Amino acid sequence: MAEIPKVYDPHLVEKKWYDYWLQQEVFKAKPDASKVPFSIVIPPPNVTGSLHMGHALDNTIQDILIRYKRMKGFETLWLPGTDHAGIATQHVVEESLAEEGMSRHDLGRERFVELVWKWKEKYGNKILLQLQRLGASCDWSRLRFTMDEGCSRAVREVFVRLYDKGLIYRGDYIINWCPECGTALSDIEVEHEDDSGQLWYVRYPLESGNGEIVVATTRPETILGDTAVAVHPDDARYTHLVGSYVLLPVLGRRIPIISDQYVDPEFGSGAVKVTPAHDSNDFDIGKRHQLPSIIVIGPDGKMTKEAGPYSGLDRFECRQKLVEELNRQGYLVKTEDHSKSVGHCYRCSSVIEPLLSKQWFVRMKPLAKPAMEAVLDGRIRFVPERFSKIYLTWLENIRDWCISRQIWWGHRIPAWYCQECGEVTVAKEEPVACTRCGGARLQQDEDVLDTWFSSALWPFSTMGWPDSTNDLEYFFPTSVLVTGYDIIFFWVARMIFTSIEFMNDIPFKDVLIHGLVRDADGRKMSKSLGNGIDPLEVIERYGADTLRFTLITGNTPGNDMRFYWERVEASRNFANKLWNAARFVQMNLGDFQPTDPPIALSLADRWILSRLHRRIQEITAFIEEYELGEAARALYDFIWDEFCDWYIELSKVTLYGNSNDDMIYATKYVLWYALEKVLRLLHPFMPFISEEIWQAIPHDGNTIVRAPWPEMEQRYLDAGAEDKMRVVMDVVRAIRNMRAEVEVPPTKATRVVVRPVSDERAMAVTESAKYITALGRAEPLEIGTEMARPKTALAAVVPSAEVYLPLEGLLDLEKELARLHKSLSEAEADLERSRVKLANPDFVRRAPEEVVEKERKRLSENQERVRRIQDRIRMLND
RNA sequence: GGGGUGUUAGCUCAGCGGUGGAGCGCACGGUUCACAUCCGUGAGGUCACAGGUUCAAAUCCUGUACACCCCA
Repeated sequence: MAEIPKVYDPHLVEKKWYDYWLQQEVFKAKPDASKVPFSIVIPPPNVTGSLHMGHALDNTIQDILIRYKRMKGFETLWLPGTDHAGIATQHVVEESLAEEGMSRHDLGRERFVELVWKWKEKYGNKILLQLQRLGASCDWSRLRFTMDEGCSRAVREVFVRLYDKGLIYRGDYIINWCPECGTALSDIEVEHEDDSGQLWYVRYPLESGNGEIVVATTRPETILGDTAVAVHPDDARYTHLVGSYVLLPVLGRRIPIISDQYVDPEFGSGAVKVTPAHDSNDFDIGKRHQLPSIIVIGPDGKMTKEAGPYSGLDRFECRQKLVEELNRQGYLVKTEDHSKSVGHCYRCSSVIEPLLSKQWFVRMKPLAKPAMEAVLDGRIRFVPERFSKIYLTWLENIRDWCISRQIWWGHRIPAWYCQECGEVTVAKEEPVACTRCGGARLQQDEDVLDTWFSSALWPFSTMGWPDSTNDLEYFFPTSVLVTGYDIIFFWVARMIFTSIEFMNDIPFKDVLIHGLVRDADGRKMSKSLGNGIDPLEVIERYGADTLRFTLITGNTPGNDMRFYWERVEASRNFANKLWNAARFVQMNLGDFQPTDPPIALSLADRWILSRLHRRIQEITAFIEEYELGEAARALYDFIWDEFCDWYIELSKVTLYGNSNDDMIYATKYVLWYALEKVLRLLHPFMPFISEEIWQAIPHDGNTIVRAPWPEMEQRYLDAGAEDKMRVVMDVVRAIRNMRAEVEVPPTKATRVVVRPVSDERAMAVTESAKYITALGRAEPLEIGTEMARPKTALAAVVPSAEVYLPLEGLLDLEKELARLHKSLSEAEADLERSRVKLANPDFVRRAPEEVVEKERKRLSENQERVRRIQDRIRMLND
């Protein structure tokens, strides 16, 4: 037999098995009417990105679910792909251009887009290869990209249909403008942050010359674009002024004082300036009062011609200059510190400029309603449930979605403007002539669509929609969507409404939400902080299985988790533990083949089989509930505590003792049986090591990937064996405890006396004597209900027996009495608790029968325990 | 301002109605052929606080404090 290394080395096995799986095409999905489909579409990572911890977590969860269901016999599809990530990708390519001193404008649109495509071809599969390193069992033959032909066709189809239905429109609105990125952003692409700023009180003189009105503003530079001053209709301080005019400081423009419900009389001076072109609330006020809009800040963040003397200045510079000027001319009343929520670009963190501009929007209200109903009536379920509330609240307050972006990389808006008559033609294919005047001079809209517009179609565009395909027929709707809570609004909600609108069905049944992976200090991992941990580094150093296990354990759905190298080591140790357990099994199996079931099973055999089958049930239930962390913990406990620490040790008694062939066969069989089952249970979590070991022991089939998921079998459950083993374990632990107490070396055999509490227990202990002897190094081991209690001995009282460890030297009487008193008071406390409970008639009357019964049993056990400890103390005191 | 989450052993977190758990850390003892990436033993918690519901509350409800997150 080849030498098996003592330390598991993932490097030697991971690539080997991944290649094997690809070659065997075990991840490939084939619609099969005789099977139940189970499908997941991957949240497409940015095509130019690389795998970060969030991806690692997200995809590990998906892979566990997919591998589990595959073993369960479902026809599984995990559909992979990437996202073109408009702004992000364009940024990356622009940066590389900048290194050569060029901008995209030097290349022109066409050549720039070509360049991005080349970039995508060159670097775009990096993240896919990284997913493979993680072990992701995606069906790579179905790989998609949001800008590929099919997805692009779906995008145009959706755009045109929504437009024809009046659900997409083009209009002048205040949008979020990032001067740095030079594009509009949707509301959710803006991150609000409390910035400390100031509140300036500025005097606006009345046109009449009789007085003034003071307005408070946080953005004095927008004074230049003011077209009114507004007060609350019920504000007695100002009612007499409504309808009169003021002169704008510095510029001297004449603007009206109006009244509007929106104004908060409590804030500032109770009078606000109205700048319809640069504030969304002001825009609404402007609409209500037919005010003109004056754009004073341009798309480049600089002041426009309208800003008069400030034209050309940067917006922040202008603020400073204007405040100085206001102060100089005596318009500035006072300044207060004031912190205010300021929007920042989610990409580049620049301060967002609310800007009036012409953009494309999706009308959300009619789409949101059915999307909410799908969650309200339970067709779509969020896990954990609390996220459905977040989702619903957002949709309730939804505003129209700005979908146009002033960048070049993305799906170009399928709208053409007639150069003759100005008519807009929206069409799937480029029109040859204007639909109204027949003119041939058509110009396509320069803008592209928000990246999330195409991601919103992902669950069906990737399966071939708008064609009706076998995949759509079979795999749609998908079974579950796995994603972080940070993109519920960006992505999840949008997939739901597009799917309902175009597929007339939900896109997925369950939405499994996970949290963020943070650094050891609980901070978000980010490029700018430089605190990110590269999952590939973890895979290099410890293996993919270890990374996966680390990300899954100690984590509960929807909650954030911190990443610790110590936890990685713990997972690595676990893999190594399993590896060595497998080594033990293999070394002892020799050329064993599990041809026939064993004739007679030992107590240890029956015990581990019973435990295993209980664990199968437990683990399966946890996975079904998406409690993957709990499932992993149950596996860990079973493998480490029950299988390794107890069963393997017990098996040595049979294997290395003088046992007959049937007993040895049975033990080998059970070692193999339990290990083989456990590998299958572990496979979704740790696919590589489970395959590596599985292939090395007797097994059915050519890969564990397609091995059936273990089923709990009632006939293996054996409460009697578990009960008897509990006695063995109690006695062994008592012996070990006492040995440690007096520092008897673990190697040294020592005499032990066991006095079971009943003849029945005595039989059980006698049956198991060889186990107790071996695990407790108890030699000689004397067992009997009427055994003389040795005087110079340590004593322990466990529920079913008294255990004595006679000492050769003198007993430290004081120490021993102290020890006994301690265990006595513990036992007495337990006894008291039971007594109080049972003395309560309400408890006996109202608690379930089995709970009361359990308490009675506990009471009598503890009574016995207390009595025996007291006896022992009396004996030592004599 | 609205919504949410968290507060459990020194640290990080599970548990979420029936006698408080894990990993790491700590202390003590260990070269018996699966594993020192290990084995054995142990110390260490009025489960944030105050009320309530219940026979029974870390666990359910209400409030308070502190921390964090999302939205406006």
